[in-house]
Amino acid sequence: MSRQPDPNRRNEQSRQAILTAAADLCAEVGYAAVTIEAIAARAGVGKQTIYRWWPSKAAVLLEYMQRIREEQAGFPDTGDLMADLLTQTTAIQRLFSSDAGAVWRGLLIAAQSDDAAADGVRDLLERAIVEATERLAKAQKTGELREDADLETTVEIVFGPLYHRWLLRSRPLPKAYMRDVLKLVFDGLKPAPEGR
Amino acid sequence: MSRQPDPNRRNEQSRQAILTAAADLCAEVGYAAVTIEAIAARAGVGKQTIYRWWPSKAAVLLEYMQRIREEQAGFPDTGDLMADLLTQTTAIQRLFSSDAGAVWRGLLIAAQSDDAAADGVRDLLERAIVEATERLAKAQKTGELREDADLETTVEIVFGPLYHRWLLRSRPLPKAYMRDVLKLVFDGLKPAPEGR
Amino acid sequence: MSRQPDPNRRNEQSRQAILTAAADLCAEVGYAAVTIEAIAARAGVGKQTIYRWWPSKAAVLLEYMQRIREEQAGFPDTGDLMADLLTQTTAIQRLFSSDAGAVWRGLLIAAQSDDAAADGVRDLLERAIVEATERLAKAQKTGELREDADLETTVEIVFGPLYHRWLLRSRPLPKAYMRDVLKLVFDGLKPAPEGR
Amino acid sequence: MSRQPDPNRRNEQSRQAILTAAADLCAEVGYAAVTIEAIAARAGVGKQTIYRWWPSKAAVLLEYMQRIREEQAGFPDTGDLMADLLTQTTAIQRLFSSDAGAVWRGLLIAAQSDDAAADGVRDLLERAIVEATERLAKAQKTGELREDADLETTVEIVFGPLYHRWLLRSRPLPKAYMRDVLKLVFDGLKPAPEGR
DNA sequence: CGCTAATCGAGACGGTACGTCTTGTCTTTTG
DNA sequence: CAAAAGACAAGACGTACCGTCTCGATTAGCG
Repeated sequence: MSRQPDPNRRNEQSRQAILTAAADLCAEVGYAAVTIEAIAARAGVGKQTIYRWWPSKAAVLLEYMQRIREEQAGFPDTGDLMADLLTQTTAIQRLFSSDAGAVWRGLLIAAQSDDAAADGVRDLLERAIVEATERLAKAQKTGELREDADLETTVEIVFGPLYHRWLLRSRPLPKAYMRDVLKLVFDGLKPAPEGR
Repeated sequence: MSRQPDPNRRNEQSRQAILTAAADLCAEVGYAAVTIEAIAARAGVGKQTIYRWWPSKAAVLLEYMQRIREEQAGFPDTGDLMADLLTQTTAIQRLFSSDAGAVWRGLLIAAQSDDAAADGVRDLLERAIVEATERLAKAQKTGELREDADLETTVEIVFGPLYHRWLLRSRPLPKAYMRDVLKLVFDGLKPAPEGR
Repeated sequence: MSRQPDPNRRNEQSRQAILTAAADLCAEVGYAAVTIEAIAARAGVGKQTIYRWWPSKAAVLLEYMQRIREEQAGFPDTGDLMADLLTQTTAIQRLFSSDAGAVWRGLLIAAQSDDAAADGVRDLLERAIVEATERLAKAQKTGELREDADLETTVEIVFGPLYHRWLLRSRPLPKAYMRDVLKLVFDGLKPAPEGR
Repeated sequence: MSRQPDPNRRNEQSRQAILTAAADLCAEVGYAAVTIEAIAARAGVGKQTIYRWWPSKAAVLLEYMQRIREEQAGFPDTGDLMADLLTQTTAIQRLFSSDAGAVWRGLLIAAQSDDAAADGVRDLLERAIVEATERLAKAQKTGELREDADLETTVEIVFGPLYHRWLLRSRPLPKAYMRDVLKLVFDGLKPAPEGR
């Protein structure tokens, strides 16, 4: 049967060219304006070569994003939770403002209407969340994080504000934004008891 | 001159039919699948009647969303900050799962690539943020909120987790979600000092 | 219902531009190399405007050819059969070497695989054959043509050699070709009885 | 050097399978719908094996047609010209309605736009014409054909009507068609002089 | 009688055109 | 004169083949 192509015969150069072209275009013109034809043209590739290996432009960008993820180390662990959270959120903030940020933004859009894309996005998010929860679990043991904190909720308390600013563009996203968020979130919004 | 049409002669019935049709479609098939032609067909209206008064489908939905906003009261103020925050986030959570939620989701997508839509979205968000900051400012005066908390950051600490769950679909969004978030965020993530 | 478009709203300029572009392309690059996209591009027209009104490129060229036919007078009738046949075949020979000849050649090709085109071609041919048979019938009455000659066979004896040369390109097609054919065909291939 | 392949190493089975597959397809779906990919698939052969030995699908079919020709005897010669012409045209008529007829029809189409195919077609036609002219030349000597008849024109007077009916499908092609044509063409279209 | 070079089946590749779909504009007709 | 209806130019969609180009895996003939 020949309905699904043979991955062994796949041209690795074309694959790379397609992933790069797709990401570049995404950064230049925005996800909505990226077309398969434009990707093919820029990658110097036939349209069919894209359709042969990916079902949609979201799938191409998803693979690009997965590669980015793989290149990254996991969650930092120096023993200092606050410092590690800051390191990690800073890295994400840097990613948001790179080409990969445009790609990720596009994928989050695609995930709203494309179930396959949603699965891929969820998978990527999940890994990041799991890594974070593991780091937080360790912090609970070392007494850096309150024991009754639900870890997944905690993750969202940390990353939620970041995504809110970046995705909803409610305000500019300054360098030190997450430092302030983390400080506030760890100390709590309640005023200090008294003699503080 | 016929470049800009005369708003006085505008057919109010058509306007309503278009706004309703657009929102309904958005809820039924999702923002990406909504087309101007489908809106026109469902509203029993010519395409040109839409293009005459709105520049894009995002603009139509934006107007729908603005009307929804206008119908809503402002931020609740009972004197109990936690309770008011819970009331407000619960209302938003209810809105998210209504038709208007589908519309709002679509607008957030549109805002990623359409500058005009982004402005409208920002404007709507801004109003909500301002209302919230005002309530928070009052809470600082009454001692319910620590004085050194940056209010805009605080707003995002409260709403960020909610948007993260809803928009990124990282997990299901349970009824009591915001109760847990608020508790954790107010108490702070740090373990209680000692004899607590 | 809107499946079949309203001919009243049709843009006559586009129609003309399409017919002309198609015929020109046919003459320039040959029927096989004519594409709907090229016709649309040259006519300054969207592809859909062609597909809306014609099912195939053959149908476009068929309409072109029908217009050519309508512009032409019928079969000549001076009272001299041989002269009239020569006039008519000469006119056809001239048409063969014009742009319309390239179109007609293309239609004869299309008719080999496209039933609709075949019907159209048959219809055009039929009219020419009927005109010719009528002229021949009159000639039988005036004693210029043998009475026992089957008229349709006679038509093909006259036009068959011409199409053979032109379509099969067996040899060059000289100006005086049909004069020789007609002479031979009228006198008969048998040697003259004797003292002639 | 490997630019032109070595015919000695050629797989004769594949050659046969390709020729047969091409002809069968031509008969089944018509020349226009025959694709190299379909020929290869039906022949159980790689595309490259076709492209290695033939420049186009027309070339494949041309070879098929040449083989058919070679299997046929030459022009019949019983001493009775009319009978021989009828024998020969009947054989051709039979060929037209066989698979080879579909192939030949396809080649005549290909010849309209492909110069190489046109050469091959011309060559095949030429042989048939030469055979016919030789038979006619002999008939002139034996007094069965008028001496002043141009032989090539005569050939076309005989075969032109047949091709007209078959290729242009102006009418059905009955068994006895050529008998009528030959009778009329030999007697001449002019009425018999007088007391006949 | 094993080596080696070419042919083979298979199918991925860069392309072109297909016929369809949707977009936003323009045009015609109706109220 | 606005609105409905919908034709229009434009261009992306996903598919089918084109003719070229690798791949291993047989052959076939030379050494």
